Amino acid sequence: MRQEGVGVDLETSLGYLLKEASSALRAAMEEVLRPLGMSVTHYSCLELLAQRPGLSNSELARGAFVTRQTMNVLLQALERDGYVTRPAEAPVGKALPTRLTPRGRRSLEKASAAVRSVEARMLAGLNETEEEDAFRILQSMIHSLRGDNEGA
Amino acid sequence: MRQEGVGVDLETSLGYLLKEASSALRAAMEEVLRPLGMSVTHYSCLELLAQRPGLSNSELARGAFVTRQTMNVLLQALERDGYVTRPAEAPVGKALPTRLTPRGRRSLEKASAAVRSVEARMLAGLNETEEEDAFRILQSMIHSLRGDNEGA
DNA sequence: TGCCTCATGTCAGTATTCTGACATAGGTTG
DNA sequence: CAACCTATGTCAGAATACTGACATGAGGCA
Repeated sequence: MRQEGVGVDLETSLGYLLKEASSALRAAMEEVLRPLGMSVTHYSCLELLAQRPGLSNSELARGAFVTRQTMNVLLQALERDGYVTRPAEAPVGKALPTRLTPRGRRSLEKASAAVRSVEARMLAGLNETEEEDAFRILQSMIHSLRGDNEGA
Repeated sequence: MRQEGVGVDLETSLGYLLKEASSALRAAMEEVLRPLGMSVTHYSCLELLAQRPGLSNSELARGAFVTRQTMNVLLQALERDGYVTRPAEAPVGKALPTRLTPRGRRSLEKASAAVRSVEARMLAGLNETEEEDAFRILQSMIHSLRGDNEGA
């Protein structure tokens, strides 16, 4: 009923704001991907493969921020439906290099365009300097959170 | 096996970076909350209630970025375990104002401290100006994504 | 060479979240 | 007043992601 515009302290938390922004981005992506019958993870996998052909299941999982088990389930479905291919035998080790099929590439095209338009909308209110600031600041946050701060 | 430092284009995408940062934050939060037997959504719910007592199930859901069905499941568990209380009858409409119990408040204390330390670590590499920039930029992104851009 | 550690792919079970649906309360509008 | 419309709480089922576990291949090291 109420719109709750009070805002106590969560409104000043950058962590909360980060979660809010990420949630808004995900919702916007789902909205444009749904008509294409594609989920966000589904799209992420295809986009990763387009830009870095031959990624293994585990590498795809890390790139899409899911576990390798989750990515494995998705890859099996994508393989079954003819969007990607994996060799039956690993050329080295156990890692199976995955590649997009023409069908996968075609399917990605529309999705990629839709997602890029979402990203463009997200950045609509920012100038170049702000985009650069955002890039640098987000990278710093990631760095700090992961504990890569041993240099001095 | 490989560390994949090449980076093609995803490395320049602010959307991808936002997801990466949010994922890192969530992972860091899970890491410190796990020893306390608390999930991120669990913590979010308690923190919301501490700062805005009397929020309804639907309001909590919006604040924690989940559906009201998901929050309902969580609230029933929290109520069963004595962390929150809800009146049996709605004072007005159907909304049931939820409040923390002393036990819930006590449980939140440690979790809140842990999460605040994570947030502090996240911001360690940033100065005040950068924090303000981040705040303003993230709010702009949220605003644009939600389509609140009808003013001129 | 043998052993140890790590990363990978995969299977199975569990947990979490979501979508769909329904009934009810309150405000709005004719 | 009556007919809507919106918001809410809740139940049920489906989708999604995760944890646990196991076997295998590669590289390091004694």
